[in-house]
Amino acid sequence: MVDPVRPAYLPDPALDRDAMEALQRDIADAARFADDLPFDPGSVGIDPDPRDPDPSGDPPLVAGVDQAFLDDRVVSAVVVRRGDEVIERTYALTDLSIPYIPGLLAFREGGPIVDALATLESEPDLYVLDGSGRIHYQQAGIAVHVGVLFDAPAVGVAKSLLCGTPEASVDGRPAGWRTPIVADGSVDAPAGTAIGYAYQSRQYDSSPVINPLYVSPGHRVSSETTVDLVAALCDGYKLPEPTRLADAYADEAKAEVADDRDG
DNA sequence: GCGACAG
DNA sequence: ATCTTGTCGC
Repeated sequence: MVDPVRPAYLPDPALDRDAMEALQRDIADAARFADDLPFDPGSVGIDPDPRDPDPSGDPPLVAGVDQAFLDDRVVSAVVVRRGDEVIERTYALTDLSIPYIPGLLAFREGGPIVDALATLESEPDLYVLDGSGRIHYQQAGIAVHVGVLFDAPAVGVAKSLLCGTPEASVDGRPAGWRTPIVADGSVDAPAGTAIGYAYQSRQYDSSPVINPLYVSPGHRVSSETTVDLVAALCDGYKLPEPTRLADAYADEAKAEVADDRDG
């Protein structure tokens, strides 16, 4: 039901590195890093948005996407929620064709994600991907790639920083704290461009110190709204709920696949 | 040449 | 990502 709108951008793992990076530049050109959402950003969270105390209509459908690996195959899982209610879960089992290469993650995991989304019955209003979006050398991380491929709003949530520079030091910050990630020489964008945010979603009073999340736009959303969305989707844990649910479901599916392989 | 590098 | 025991704290 959910099919690529721009099949020319399907991540073909058979391309050579130069062709992959060329495709990423095209995808970055097609990406929109400005708000163009079919819903009120304040309506995704658990808590009602103070600016919109009486939201009309149903909350948007938010899809979390994550992978779990077994040998040379991957389980790509999707969990779709409306508000805090899970309305659909699905996954695909796909053969892996290339190894993980920093900067080219979408060519390893993109195909499996497309496979999983093809089995979806609902049509999510927002995709939350594991990994970078605009925080990427060609501004085309996996969240950008998937967002543009489906022409759907998407954000990337990474646990570590691929490239770019935090505007302020991220060490030991309190929960809720954020600072822009700005383009540096390694990023194909004017130096100083805000390509995402470091966001401290959770912190203890003492040790152990928790690292921030690195969030960035995928498609049809700005850096600022991306942090607001991720902040609203977090519920007491470091990772946003869509990611946690997709992660758990991927593990669950992986376990099922693993034991009907044995006995 | 050296260092850095999402999952 | 994945492989894993123990440990701290609410």
